[in-house]
Amino acid sequence: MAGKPTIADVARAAGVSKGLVSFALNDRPGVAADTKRRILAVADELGFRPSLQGRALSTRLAYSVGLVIARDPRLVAADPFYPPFIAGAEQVLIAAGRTLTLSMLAPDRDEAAHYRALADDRRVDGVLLGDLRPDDPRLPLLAELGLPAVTIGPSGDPRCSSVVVDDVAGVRATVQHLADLGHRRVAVIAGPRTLEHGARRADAFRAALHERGVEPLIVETDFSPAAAAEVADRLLDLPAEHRPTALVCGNDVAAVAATGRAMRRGIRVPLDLSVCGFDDAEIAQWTHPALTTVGTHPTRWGAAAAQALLDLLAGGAPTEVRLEPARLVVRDSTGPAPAGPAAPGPAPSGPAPA
Amino acid sequence: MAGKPTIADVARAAGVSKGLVSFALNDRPGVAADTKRRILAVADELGFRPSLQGRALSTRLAYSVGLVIARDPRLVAADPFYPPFIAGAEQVLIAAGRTLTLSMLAPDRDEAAHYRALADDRRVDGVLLGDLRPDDPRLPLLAELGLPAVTIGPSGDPRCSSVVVDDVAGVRATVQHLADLGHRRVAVIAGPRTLEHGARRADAFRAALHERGVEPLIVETDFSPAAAAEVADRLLDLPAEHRPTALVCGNDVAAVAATGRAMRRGIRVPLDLSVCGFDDAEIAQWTHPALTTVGTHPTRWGAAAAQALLDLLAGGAPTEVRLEPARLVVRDSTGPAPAGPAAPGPAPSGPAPA
DNA sequence: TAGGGTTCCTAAACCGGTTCAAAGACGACG
DNA sequence: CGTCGTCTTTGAACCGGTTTAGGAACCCTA
Repeated sequence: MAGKPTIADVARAAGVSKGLVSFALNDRPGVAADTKRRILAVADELGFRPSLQGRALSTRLAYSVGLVIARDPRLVAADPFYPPFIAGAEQVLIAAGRTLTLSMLAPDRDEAAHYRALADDRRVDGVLLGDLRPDDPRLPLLAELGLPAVTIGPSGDPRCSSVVVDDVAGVRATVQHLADLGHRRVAVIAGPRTLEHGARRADAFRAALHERGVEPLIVETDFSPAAAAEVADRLLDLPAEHRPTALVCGNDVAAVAATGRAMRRGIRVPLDLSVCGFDDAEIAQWTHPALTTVGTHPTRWGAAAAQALLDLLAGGAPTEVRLEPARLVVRDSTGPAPAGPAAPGPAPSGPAPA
Repeated sequence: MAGKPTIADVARAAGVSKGLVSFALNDRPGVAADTKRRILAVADELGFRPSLQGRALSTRLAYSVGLVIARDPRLVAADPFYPPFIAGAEQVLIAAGRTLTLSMLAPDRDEAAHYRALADDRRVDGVLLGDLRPDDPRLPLLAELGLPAVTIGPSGDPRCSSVVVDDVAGVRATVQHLADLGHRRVAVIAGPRTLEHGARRADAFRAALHERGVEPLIVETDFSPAAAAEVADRLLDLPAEHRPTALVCGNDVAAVAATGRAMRRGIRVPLDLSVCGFDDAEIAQWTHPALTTVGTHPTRWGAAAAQALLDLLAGGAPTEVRLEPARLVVRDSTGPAPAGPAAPGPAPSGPAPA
């Protein structure tokens, strides 16, 4: 017995057949109690660990789950969401003896072929689906391939579980916060509508702003800081009476970029312009001014998604797991709306400029 | 033949034995040319794809490689290095029919056990090793486990390949840049010496500063923005004649944090204080002021590391792959050293303050 | 035409588990 | 005492590849 002990070694040492050892190890009925005890003792003594590969071949299981991030790597790099998400998912998966198989798929690569290969090769038993799109074509594909899936965000598909955070709550809180500060021209530099959460948040902003009687000015971008900077420039070029007094960005890095453009023109944040981010990334608390943003818990999100997938793999029915709603974190990048040049209503209190 | 065709199906259809089909598909000698052609044709027609699991069982190969990130998830979240690194590695691996198995290991988790499990379960054929430490205990462990490894950064171990970027060049360029701007008190907010690149860069800074006659003031931190902020505060509390005129930070997020603390006290960057980052993360070009930093190419780094591992797996000898040296990217966060209160030498040119 | 070497191919073992049909042991019951 | 049912266990097939020992057919040479 040079290498690691196999199930046959255990069987021989315990004086029983391979099959019985397998039954005993897998807690299946029909094994006499003290036989089972003996087998387990022998297995333990020999330091037996079943071979994943042998088991995989007969069970047709991979004991691994996939995470497919379908986005340009450069955008992923600027997005602090995934690392903690992955950390959370990992923690749960490792405890369950599973590993995480990661795929970062540039958008120009053939998605369908990739999923198909993943399924055909039985590399994963299920997948965590990020960057969900409206009517995502991956959902029917995965169903066809027989791969259980958990979506990050609401899918509307009864075949897969999803883990959702009510970020509408965060959106409404943001709008309320800005409205309370007197802002009446608020621009939203939103993510692309081709992303489910991009569209959902944009709609939520539109509704919340409208509800407060603020004219919604929503610009769709690709979530990149470059796009945010460019849009910010364009908005700040507007004549003073049309220029927004607050900018709400789709993520924190975009907010940093927008703030940067404003400061470059001498526009002070938050004195002349308020800026909000989204995600509550680590960086948000360290910029100057520290960023007002909407926070979720990517780590918990990852853990919940992994758990939901494990439940699904164990034969559970698809569910929708709701995490705690996104929370507005007020920091220093938002302040009272500046008195506009022709702004109606009372002038700001305090001494007038000399 | 309900499911996918197996090698036995191909053998039957081609009228030969399983073994011969295996030989033909794997380009092994001893198969008559036209028999081989026929077998391949039949396999193609049937849409045969060998089962990974069957193959894995007999070859004892996983056709997957591991990436183990040994760091607190929160620190990984703030570090924009890994996502593009992973993207680069993935691209190469997928082309070679391998997948990436990711492990994010919180530092409190039992590392050795994790690697051992990875090896025992044959989940991976080799690993990419990040966050290298001096005399890293993982190197002998992996050697014992028989897992080929490629280190990110120099390992000094002849058993594994490594992919290195000469960031000393970037360090020297940074010091020269600051020295040219007249800085004589430069503080380095370095990463921990428990990380190989932390120690290496700190040493390089010490040497380069010393060489230029600048007193090296090197503070070791854990790379986190929080630590950078705290150290920055402490340094800026120093009496003016000891206060550094330039801060060099271990990464870009730390630099943003340090800049934030300075600005909070009304210290203008770069007028009163110059700040440098490291990594050239996406965010560096969008902050205000845009960050002077040292850039590498994480994507290429990832691709090179993956390729080096594939070479190792194919039986090649361990090598050290050198990528292009880190490059200083000068932006707006560095400027001429302010004239000190008791600074010797000529006063700055230009009109004196009114 | 026997002997020796190639070339091409087959059959079976092997990797390490799981699963299932069937057989053996045993006690209870009529 | 024979029969039936339950509990426990065995042996073999199976998952889908790779690998190896050996056999058949062929050519070349003496």
